[in-house]
Amino acid sequence: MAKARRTGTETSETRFRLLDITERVMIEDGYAAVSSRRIAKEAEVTPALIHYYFPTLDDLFLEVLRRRARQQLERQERHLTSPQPLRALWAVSSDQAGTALMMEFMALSNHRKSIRSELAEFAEQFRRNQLETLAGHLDEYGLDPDEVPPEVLLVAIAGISRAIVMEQSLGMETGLAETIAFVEKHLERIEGPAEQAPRKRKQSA
Amino acid sequence: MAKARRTGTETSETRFRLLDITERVMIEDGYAAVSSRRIAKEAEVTPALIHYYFPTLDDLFLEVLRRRARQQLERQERHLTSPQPLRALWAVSSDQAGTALMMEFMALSNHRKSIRSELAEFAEQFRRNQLETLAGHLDEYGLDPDEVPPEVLLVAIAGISRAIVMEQSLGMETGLAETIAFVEKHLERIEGPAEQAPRKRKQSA
DNA sequence: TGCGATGCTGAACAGGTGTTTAGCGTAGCA
DNA sequence: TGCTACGCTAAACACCTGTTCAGCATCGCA
Repeated sequence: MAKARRTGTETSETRFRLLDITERVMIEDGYAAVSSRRIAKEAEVTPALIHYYFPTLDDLFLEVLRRRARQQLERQERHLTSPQPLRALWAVSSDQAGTALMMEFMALSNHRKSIRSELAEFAEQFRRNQLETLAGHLDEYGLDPDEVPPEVLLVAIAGISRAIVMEQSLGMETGLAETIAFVEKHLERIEGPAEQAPRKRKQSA
Repeated sequence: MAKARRTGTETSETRFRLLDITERVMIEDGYAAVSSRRIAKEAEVTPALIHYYFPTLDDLFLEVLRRRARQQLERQERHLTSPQPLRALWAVSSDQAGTALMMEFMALSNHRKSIRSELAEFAEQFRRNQLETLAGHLDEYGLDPDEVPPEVLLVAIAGISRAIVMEQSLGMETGLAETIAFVEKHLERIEGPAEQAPRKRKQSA
């Protein structure tokens, strides 16, 4: 009888705070900066409490990933049903913090199997969601799927936006403005002019 | 008079081995797995020797980065003067191990300032090199720089190839084959059919 | 009023970390 | 033959790591 160690409630406010803090630390200082002691200190609790809610650090990382993925999936769902789904997609994948977090999980998944499989699954789900929506708009967009398959458009948007965000965060310049202008021009060609001013991101300070 | 601590010769064979091992560990287990003890163990020497050649771990990381960047710059230089520079560029940026290492340095640069600036500088140098070559081929390629500026082509190739490599390493599938086919088709349109069979990568086993 | 569930901590175990210092052995030049 | 330069190590300092476990408060329900 392996009587399992006691574990905190899923609805606990503290648990939520710990997830928030972990996310922030990952974005600011990278996944390697996440330790029971560091998170405990920032939350002003003891390291033991971290393990009360998340038996191992892997559980903590996984929960951060799952929560974020659920949020982003919902957000994407909303955007995909907007009148300009491609623009919405472009805006979402150009999100600085989101990309930084994604990159950390990518790096983490390099040597944590549990995270790799979870990350891969979510990523596939995102992509398939996008594909479904985009397929329904092909006629309206006047896109010939033999010339530019919708899958290609999605991989390109994901890759190019990630490249821009990463290079910007490095402080690079060459080619970024031109690429953004290029994408904007083609978004305009496909979906027409932007229908609403792009919203400011929360906490961009 | 800060009489500097004694340091190993730059030409030492052991030093070279240490750099090789560090590179491999970074690719296999991520940068967080690099420690004086781990590298020492793999090289069958003592941790003190790591610090004999590289006073701090930052020095070790920086030297790995510099050596790799120099190699890649030379390699790129050779490829850029080949008859099909775009194809060569595509092949180089699709290199699995190279991309993995690059991603590790990206993540590292998140919280090591010295590495960030070095990485940014090298990346800019790569990009400018490419741009110079590409600009000379525009006429020959029949590319209208007002429609597809060469900078955009470079950012796109970098971003898309990185996306493909990363998604493949995650085990994703949706859209990858289509995107590769798409790129191949357009490379053919621009540079004509591949002039030589793509070479197998060394040590892909 | 009692009792069980929940939130949380103090203290410890068994490691791992970066880094320094003194010093040993040897190979090559004077 | 002496001496310097180089490759390398043993041992230690001070600290950070994941994780466990017994146990203290407190709060809501019976």
